[in-house]
Amino acid sequence: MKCSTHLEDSEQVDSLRDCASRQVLDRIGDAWSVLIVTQLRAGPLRFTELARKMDGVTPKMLTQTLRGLERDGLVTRTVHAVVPPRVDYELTPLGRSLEGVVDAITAWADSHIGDVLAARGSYDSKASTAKNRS
Amino acid sequence: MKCSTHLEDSEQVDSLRDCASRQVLDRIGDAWSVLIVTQLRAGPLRFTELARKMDGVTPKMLTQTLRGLERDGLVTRTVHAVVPPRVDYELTPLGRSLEGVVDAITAWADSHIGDVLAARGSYDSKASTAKNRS
DNA sequence: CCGCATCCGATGGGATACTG
DNA sequence: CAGTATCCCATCGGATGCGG
Repeated sequence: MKCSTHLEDSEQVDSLRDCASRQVLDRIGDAWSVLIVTQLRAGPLRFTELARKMDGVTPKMLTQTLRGLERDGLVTRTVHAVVPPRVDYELTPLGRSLEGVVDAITAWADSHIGDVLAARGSYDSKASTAKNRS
Repeated sequence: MKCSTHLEDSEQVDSLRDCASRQVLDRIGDAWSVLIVTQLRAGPLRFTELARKMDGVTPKMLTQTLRGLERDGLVTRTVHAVVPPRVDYELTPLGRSLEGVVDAITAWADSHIGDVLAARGSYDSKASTAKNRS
């Protein structure tokens, strides 16, 4: 899964597909990207507004994640030359195109998280009884 | 974003939704889960078959990821009492229900990875020229 | 207000070697 | 074959303090 930048071998298309998925997951798979995209769907927000809406995020991570999203063309960063400084973050069209993916994840999560939690509990209880047996 | 196991306050439903998304992303957001699910769509595979199909994965990570997927009820692990040992991994119905999400991610990745890469390149070149200017 | 710089502990994950 | 155990390093991310 080397993720070369260019492949002419058509047999490796499957690997390339996986590779693209991997890159996307590297972007949205982290803790905050999806949350930020979700928050920005309603419209642009400034730094502190985002921070307040996402309880638990540190300024460092917020900055870091926003820079990543900006670098990948998913959000724009607009600095207003006023005092006090004001910086707005907004979804780009590309970022907005991610909404379908976010919705798919959210929808699956909402409808199946119960099953996952149940399976997890069952698995853990079996594991603990097995351990007590030893 | 405390992810309490139970919420009666309807105003926190949004947080719960985010929370469910987070938990799902914690599961499929890692490097290998999506790859494994993709490989298992065609049918059950044994450990070494999976390892061979996913170039670069270490036994440790493969085991770890498979255990996580099994714990969450997404795959089954079947041990055949034969020599040499044979263990088959297979998607559960719950795991198969993830295919829609995987497809959404893959589809978005395939159609937009070019844009992301272009944005990234543009961002990086601007950053480097800005640095050279100083 | 919006960050960036630095330090530092926790964690993740690769390489390697070994077992039932 | 199908893992487990150990070491070790890179990265992540929190805390703090400073700058524009």
